[in-house]
Amino acid sequence: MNRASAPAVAVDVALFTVRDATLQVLLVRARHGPFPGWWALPGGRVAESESLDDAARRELRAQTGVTGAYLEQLYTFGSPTRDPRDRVVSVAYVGLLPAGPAARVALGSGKYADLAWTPATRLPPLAYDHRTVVRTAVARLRAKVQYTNLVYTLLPRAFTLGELQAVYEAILGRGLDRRNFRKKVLSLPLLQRLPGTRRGAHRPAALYAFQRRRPLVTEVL
Amino acid sequence: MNRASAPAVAVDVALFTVRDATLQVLLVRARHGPFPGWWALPGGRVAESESLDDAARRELRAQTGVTGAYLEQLYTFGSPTRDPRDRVVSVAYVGLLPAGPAARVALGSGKYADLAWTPATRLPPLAYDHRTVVRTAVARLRAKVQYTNLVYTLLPRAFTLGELQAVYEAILGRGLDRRNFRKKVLSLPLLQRLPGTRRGAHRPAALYAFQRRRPLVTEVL
DNA sequence: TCAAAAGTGTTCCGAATACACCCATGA
DNA sequence: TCATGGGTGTATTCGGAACACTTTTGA
Repeated sequence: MNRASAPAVAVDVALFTVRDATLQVLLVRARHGPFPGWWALPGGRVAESESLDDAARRELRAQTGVTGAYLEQLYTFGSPTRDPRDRVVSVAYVGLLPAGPAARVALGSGKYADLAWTPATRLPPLAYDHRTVVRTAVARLRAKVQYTNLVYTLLPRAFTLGELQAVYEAILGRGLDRRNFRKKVLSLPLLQRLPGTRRGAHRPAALYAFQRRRPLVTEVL
Repeated sequence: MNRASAPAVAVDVALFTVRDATLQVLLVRARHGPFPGWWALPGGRVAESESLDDAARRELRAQTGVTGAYLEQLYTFGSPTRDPRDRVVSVAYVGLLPAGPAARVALGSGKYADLAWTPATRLPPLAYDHRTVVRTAVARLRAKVQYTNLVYTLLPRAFTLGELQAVYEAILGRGLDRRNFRKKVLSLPLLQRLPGTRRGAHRPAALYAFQRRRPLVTEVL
């Protein structure tokens, strides 16, 4: 036990992406600290002169190489026993990233080693209270995609309605009726049709983009 | 400027009640600190061995005498400049209290002096970023009363439908149709009829109680 | 020609809204 | 008797849910 006279402040980031029709979190393997070798969320101490958002962004980049993710503060975890050594209050963040090249992250350069995208519902044992953090983050995400345009953070600029629906289904954990889904999203002032089509193994699909790639509280789904 | 080498952790509580058909926040007048004489939210530093919830409860009691309020973590404010002297990260809480005797609070015993219930939309200048905290708290409250049974925290054990509606109207800031309101709340498994009636200046009103006085996510309004 | 995803409309049901009159009481 | 809040029902509208078949392409 090595307690300071007051709690320290840290940030942790639960960074999600949707790949293979599955909601996945980015985990890092801890090198040092009270849980060496365990999987954990990227995160670390907040410096004296930076904001919490800046700290989250900096730690995410330092440990995973990820930049440009959408970040949103989630909840602050402050149980006196969540870190078995020191008293650390952790401000948790939800991060969202499209499954494209940005999600094929660089290797860590901080005190963590390996990285892994892991299905958010099939977590290995995690350090600290990070299992709770991930579960809280998933709950927030599920709630929030239903009344905001937040999914734009998980998709590339151009996408098909099938891809959009797959993202919703992965987050909500249930299938959606395709006709109702299309009717709904096309009835909202959310998307714009793009000129081309995506030609895959089968019938080409129309391409869409979000009208605005920034947080909005519209009614969705 | 007197910065520690790492941010300190504090809690602040925006405690609400509904009185006179108005949503009101409890403010305390700061005695010391960087804003002497300004109105502020009750709050203070988190001790080494207590949880954040415990700290919020303790500070609220120490500065206002209030006990037994419902408390819920709101958001963590961590701008490096929010306290002009020290770097303090503040975990803000929403508190809710019925307008009864519990809201006629004792005088403060900490570093704050006078107390005042103030309409949440007519705030005086507040210390730190407490204006933002109150606005964020009101937004959360407005959203959350619509899909939870949270209003039970603002009402005594027994109440009339008129009183219940008045609480909703004060929080939402708009009038509700009485017939539709009654139809809705009575259609949900939310309330139970109590035997007596409330006899006031006019026709006696039926008394109701919440079926469960604990947080639930029902659909409401 | 076949497998696989894209694309498209209608019906039904439940909830939300709008809306007006009588009732019981104390002053 | 009157002022005040309590109590009640119906018609309309809107959105959500259920549901099946045809089209286009590459393999």
